[in-house]
Amino acid sequence: MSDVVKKPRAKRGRPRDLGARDAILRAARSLLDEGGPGAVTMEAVASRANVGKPTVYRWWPDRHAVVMAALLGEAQPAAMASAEQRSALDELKEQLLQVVKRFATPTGRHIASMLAAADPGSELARAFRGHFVLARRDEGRAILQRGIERGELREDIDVEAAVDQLLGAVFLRLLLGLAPLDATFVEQLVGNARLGLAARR
Amino acid sequence: MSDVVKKPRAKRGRPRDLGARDAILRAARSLLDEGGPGAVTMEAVASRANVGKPTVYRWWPDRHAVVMAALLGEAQPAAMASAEQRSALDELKEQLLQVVKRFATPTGRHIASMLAAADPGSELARAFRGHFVLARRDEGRAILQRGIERGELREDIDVEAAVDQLLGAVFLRLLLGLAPLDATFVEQLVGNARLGLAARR
Amino acid sequence: MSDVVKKPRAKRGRPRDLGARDAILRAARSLLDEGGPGAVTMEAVASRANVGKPTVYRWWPDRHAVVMAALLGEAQPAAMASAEQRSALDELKEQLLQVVKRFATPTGRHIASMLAAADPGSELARAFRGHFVLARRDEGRAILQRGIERGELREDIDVEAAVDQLLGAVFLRLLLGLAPLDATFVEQLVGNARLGLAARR
Amino acid sequence: MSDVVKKPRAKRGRPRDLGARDAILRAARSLLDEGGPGAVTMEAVASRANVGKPTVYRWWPDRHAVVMAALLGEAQPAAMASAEQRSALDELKEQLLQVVKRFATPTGRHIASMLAAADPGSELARAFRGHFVLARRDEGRAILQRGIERGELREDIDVEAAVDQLLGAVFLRLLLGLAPLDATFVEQLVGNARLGLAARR
DNA sequence: GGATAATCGAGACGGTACGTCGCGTCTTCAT
DNA sequence: ATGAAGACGCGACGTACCGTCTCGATTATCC
Repeated sequence: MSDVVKKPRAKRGRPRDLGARDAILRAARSLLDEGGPGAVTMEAVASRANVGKPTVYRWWPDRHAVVMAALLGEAQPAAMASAEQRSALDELKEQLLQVVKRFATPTGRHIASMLAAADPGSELARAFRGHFVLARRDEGRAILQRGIERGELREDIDVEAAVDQLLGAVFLRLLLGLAPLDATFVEQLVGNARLGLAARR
Repeated sequence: MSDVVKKPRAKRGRPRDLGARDAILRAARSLLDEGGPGAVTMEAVASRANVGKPTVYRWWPDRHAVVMAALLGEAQPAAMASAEQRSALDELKEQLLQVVKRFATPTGRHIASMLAAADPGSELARAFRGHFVLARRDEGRAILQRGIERGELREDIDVEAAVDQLLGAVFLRLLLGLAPLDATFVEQLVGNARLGLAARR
Repeated sequence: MSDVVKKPRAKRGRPRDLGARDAILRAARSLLDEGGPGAVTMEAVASRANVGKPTVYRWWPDRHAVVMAALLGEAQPAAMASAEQRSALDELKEQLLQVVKRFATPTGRHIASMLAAADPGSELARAFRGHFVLARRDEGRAILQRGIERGELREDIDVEAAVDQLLGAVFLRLLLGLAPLDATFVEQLVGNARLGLAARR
Repeated sequence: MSDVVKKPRAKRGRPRDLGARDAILRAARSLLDEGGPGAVTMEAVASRANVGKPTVYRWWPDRHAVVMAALLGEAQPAAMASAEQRSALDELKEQLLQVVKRFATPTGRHIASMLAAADPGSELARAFRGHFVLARRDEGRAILQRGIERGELREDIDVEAAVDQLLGAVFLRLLLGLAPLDATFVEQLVGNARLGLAARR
């Protein structure tokens, strides 16, 4: 979303047209909706945005980046009702529901595709992962941390791994595309996580 | 008599050459190793396999399918030491280690890419998922089931979700490509899963 | 057997199926009519004739030859009313009319195409030329010869060239495909040829 | 003002590269010389011209058209010594010699092949015929016309047919590829044409 | 009459070229 | 200097036929 648009100097010549940037993203988004990531070709984007191909390349380095940028733009901040007086596990449930709602859509699958397809080292891929996954991980980590501090959760849980277990389950089902991805599933996840698998003596 | 017994093999014409099929897969595999899925072009495959392009298309409908088939062929059954006298959680650890070992490689990432990129409805995609993920899920489910029967694990855990939580965490890190994916991680996962997150009163 | 004098072709094995040969030619002919020489592909011919491709190659060495053979088969001997009591020039007219009638058709153009496209040295090309052009030339030469002998025509005309002038004009118009190719044209040709171009003193 | 003025040249975008066009034609020409029309494949042309295949298709619609264009480019105007004080028949001889010289070469046969093979209705085929045959016909017609006006030739000859008789004979021998195609032949043609076939009383 | 052998329909094979599509770059003219 | 337009070199796509080969199943003639 917030790209690094450096504007330190008064530029000479015609300034870049931010309207073109928007038109490109809108075009890419509509193509995404209509035909998935494969339909977002540079030529289709440029044509639909009434923009020259070099203009697209002026903003993003390649096809991949445009798709990612289009998907990034679709991200709503997810609100996070943030009633922090609730229990940590309720907050987790709330967060996972948001995630599930966000990803149980065609767009969600596209995001997963891009996550899997992107060169893991690239700048935009980093931003993409950060936006869609790491941010969620950070939220989850914060929730767990608070739970530990409030004594609701065990002190010696591995927070990183715990978050991955919850988010990972959602992404796995998203990738597989067959098992249900809904509120019930969230309940099961949190239920399992809360009590653990081991029998009590 | 019933003359419609089942005659899938009309068996006319020159039989398909399994040698060509193998050569194609070998070529695709070597290209995969050298340059990733993007390097597996039909022309490169055909040329390296000393095979005509139409022959490749006779066996698989498109580029994607060839890559999947090549990856499918690389799957070793992983042995699964199957000392079933051990505890369910030890078995889980063992299984996850196998999975981690299998996927914490370039090939592993390629598999994840294909999982994410494939049309979820296609035949080969189904086989692909079945081979690489569903099979693991079934193994995990079986382990948990045995644990429950032996009284090691709680009776009311949601087995499906539990397996997804373990495998999902691994796949998530694989997709993200940054957090470590190793034996320590497996320990953390199983540790979290065993005791649960909730504090004991 | 009593009539076994010498059987140089002691045929063993299954004899060639003349029915297949006919079916192939019929198929090639119908394809020719429907789509021109370009439509006569080996696969289409074999399929339409219910014949294996190797069977086609057993009779003709390549695609070209099949087309030629199909066209050869369409040649009717043209009857040549052969009322030889008429004047040489009338006979010429008659012959040219036959030629025009024969070639002023799609098939006629196909024949011209093959004449132009064929490797001039090949066996079948020779037969093809012989059949469609040289035979006409021989007829024309015979007519002129008779005319000379009967005193109707000048003695010192170059017979070969004269025939080529008449037939060539027809083929030229056939190739060009625009100037009319009909009885009037034949009249003009013979008229020009009869009197010559030079003015009489 | 009338805004529908006629704007065939919108003149936007990068202009077509005439250098590429030339390189393509040069490549096609060299391939023609080396291997005949069959060797002029789009891929060979593009590769030899250091040009992308789509660029070739931007200029010509298919393989056929490229071959024709290459042949068209080879046509030298033939000078036509234009000593118009000579007799019409001498001029005819001169012209036919030029034609013979032009076509009694491998390139000449290629031209004939293309003439015979081309779709007679297509734009390029029209140009091709115009260039190689109709232009010659027009020249011949002009010569005959002058001859008539000067009283050298009969007034009532059919000029069109007469020209076709001369040119047609040349093309016929070219197609047949066996009878000689040389100055002697030209002499015979003009000789026959001059005096006519009919005996003088 | 049983072996032998050439031919049959069928169709896969290694190839070559087709004509198309998309990539990312370059070049022009107009703002 | 940007912007749109669009041609460019490149390379892969998936298809169509080429002419050859390999099957199992027929049909003859020869032993």
